[in-house]
Amino acid sequence: MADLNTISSQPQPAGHSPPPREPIWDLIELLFFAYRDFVSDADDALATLGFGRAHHRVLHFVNRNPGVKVADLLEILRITKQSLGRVLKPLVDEGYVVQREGSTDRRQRLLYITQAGAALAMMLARLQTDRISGALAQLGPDAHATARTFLVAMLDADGRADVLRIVERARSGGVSRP
Amino acid sequence: MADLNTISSQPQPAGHSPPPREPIWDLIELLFFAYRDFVSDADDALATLGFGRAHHRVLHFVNRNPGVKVADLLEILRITKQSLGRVLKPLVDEGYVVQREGSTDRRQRLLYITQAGAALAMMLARLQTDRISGALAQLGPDAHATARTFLVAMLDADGRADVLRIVERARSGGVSRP
DNA sequence: GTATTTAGGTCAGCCATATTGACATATTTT
DNA sequence: AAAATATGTCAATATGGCTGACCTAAATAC
Repeated sequence: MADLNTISSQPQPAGHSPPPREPIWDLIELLFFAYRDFVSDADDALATLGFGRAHHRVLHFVNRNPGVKVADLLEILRITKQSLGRVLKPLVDEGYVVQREGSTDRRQRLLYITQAGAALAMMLARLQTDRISGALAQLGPDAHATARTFLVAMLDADGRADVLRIVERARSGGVSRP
Repeated sequence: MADLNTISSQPQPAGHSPPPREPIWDLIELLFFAYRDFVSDADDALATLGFGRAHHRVLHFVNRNPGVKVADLLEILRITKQSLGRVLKPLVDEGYVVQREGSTDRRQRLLYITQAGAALAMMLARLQTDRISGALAQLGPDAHATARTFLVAMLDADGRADVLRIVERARSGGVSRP
């Protein structure tokens, strides 16, 4: 597998700002195909429950950020209140997410995952993790760090700090369970 | 950056089928955010022309596979004839793609990029390539090969050969120009 | 203590991109 | 001549976005 790789990026004449090189066609296409396959695992599992990709995203970030405010979720997902409402409602109605009044600010409807929601989110994360760890296994010893470095560098420079805060925050596990 | 990485995949007790490890939350989330930012470059550029992501995909694969058959494009993109028709028509009408009768099989409408189409496809590929090469620069010496290995390993095992054929085929540059 | 702002919800309508099923036409194959 | 193939198209539907408008309840400002 590793032998059909060094294709594009002909050696650049050193010391120049690189002249209009050839586009990196293979990675452009592979990003498309790989991402499509990556999300298809969860898509298929969710379809059997009548949910879609949008529900998955909400479920995921509520699971990773218990007690998240609606406004924060809108910012993370970069969607509108209306779009969130349409996918959040079924998740609440079917018992995957609950909303609780904020204790200091009672206008807020903080979002928490239920046990059923956590189980579903974990099942979907399993599918994605299996694929990712299979791919990491094809890389060297620092596979996880390398993949992370690459993906972080692919982010918009602007929003990079925000995204890293989200990815980090999710580790500490925001607020308590309801 | 490299020091907050080794989170998941605790050393497995050897000889077991791995017990339910923790999901790789950071890479799951980074794939979402990175892909969103990755496609946003082209999305924004296309929006000014009244095109969307679907048009981009058609434009890209016609550009990379001149003379491609409609049926092949449907297979590559995994969409239906109807969906293709809706995005292909504007591309033809506005002079980015042309259709020519197949020379051996006159039922076929082989798809070719025009000069304007090639220029647009190249401009979009530039945007994506700039982002990718910026990210590769954060990696070690075998950055391109490493990224490719990772992405190929992320593909469905089933379709992997097909995808690799597509990615390879695009290099040789299918048929002639119209 | 009223006025304004904020957090969230909701209604109505629109757009882009996908789907299915049915059918039509031209051409090739059997 | 009949059947299969390549492509196109009509109609209807689903999903997941969007905007604009408007509502309630609660917090904050004056």
